[in-house]
Amino acid sequence: MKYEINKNKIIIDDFNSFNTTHILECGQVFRYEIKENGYQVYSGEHTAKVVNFNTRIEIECSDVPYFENYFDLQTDYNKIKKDLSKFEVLKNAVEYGYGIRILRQAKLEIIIGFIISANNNIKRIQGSLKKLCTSYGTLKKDDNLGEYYAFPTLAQLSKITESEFKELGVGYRAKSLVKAIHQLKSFDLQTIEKIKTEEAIKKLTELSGVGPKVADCILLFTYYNMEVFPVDTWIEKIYNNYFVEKERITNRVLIRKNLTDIFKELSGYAQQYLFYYERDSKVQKTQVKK
DNA sequence: ACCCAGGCGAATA
DNA sequence: TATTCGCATGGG
Repeated sequence: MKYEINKNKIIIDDFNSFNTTHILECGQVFRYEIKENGYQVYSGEHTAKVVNFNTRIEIECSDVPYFENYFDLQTDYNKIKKDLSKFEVLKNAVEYGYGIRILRQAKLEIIIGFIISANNNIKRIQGSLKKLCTSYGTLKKDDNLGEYYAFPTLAQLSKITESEFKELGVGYRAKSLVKAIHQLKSFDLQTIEKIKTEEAIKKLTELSGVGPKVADCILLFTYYNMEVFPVDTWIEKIYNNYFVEKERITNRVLIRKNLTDIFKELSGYAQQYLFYYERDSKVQKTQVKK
């Protein structure tokens, strides 16, 4: 995608392949806040403010290269959307979330975030993670954006007890978190990106609280692996609404196999457009009622 | 009061 | 090996 850099700002004028709401609210990222005329997003020890103007989008940040990578600005999403639209079943979803981009996020916070995500809802996950950062992360100062909290380092996470995790509202997942953090101290996160997808899933599911679905999310959202298809309650509904003609399927292993057989190396992208389409239209409906 | 939320791990058959 | 069950917590 075409974009310009001006000091501490990344400037984008292609509204068709960068929509901040689509990107941040499609379920891939938990650490962001809605601000006046934009969003502020946090990743690891970094932050950026994304502001919408009539003719352009400005990403204001101290570390420009970090957010060029984070927002996946080198990838051509028009090509991806064109390829995906060849699947009739995806047309509406791609049109609806036309400005989605898959973020290249920080490893540790994706692992922790998606362990918390199990049988949970996005609002509560976001609240728990925010509390985690303000309670245990380092206070940072950005010259232009002010003060904020970094995601805790592994060393900082290691000091958190099970009952302290429960105070963050993570419920029964506290035990898994403590164990997984201990495991991560001797876990090689680098080699994951060099091995085959099935091997990577096998390795990641050794972590406490990481099953097949969370492993898929980790591979998709921090390793940019598009061969995976995380199947949660939303995708299960979508599959039974749009992909089968007769009987419902509830076996998520089978659903995942069938979907990856269809979408192959585009699976991760397809999953995000579908998830956002289905969930956001539901969320919109329930918010209108208020 | 019930059901659901980006499921997982342990118990059971 | 395949299915079932319990689990913390808050919102609709």
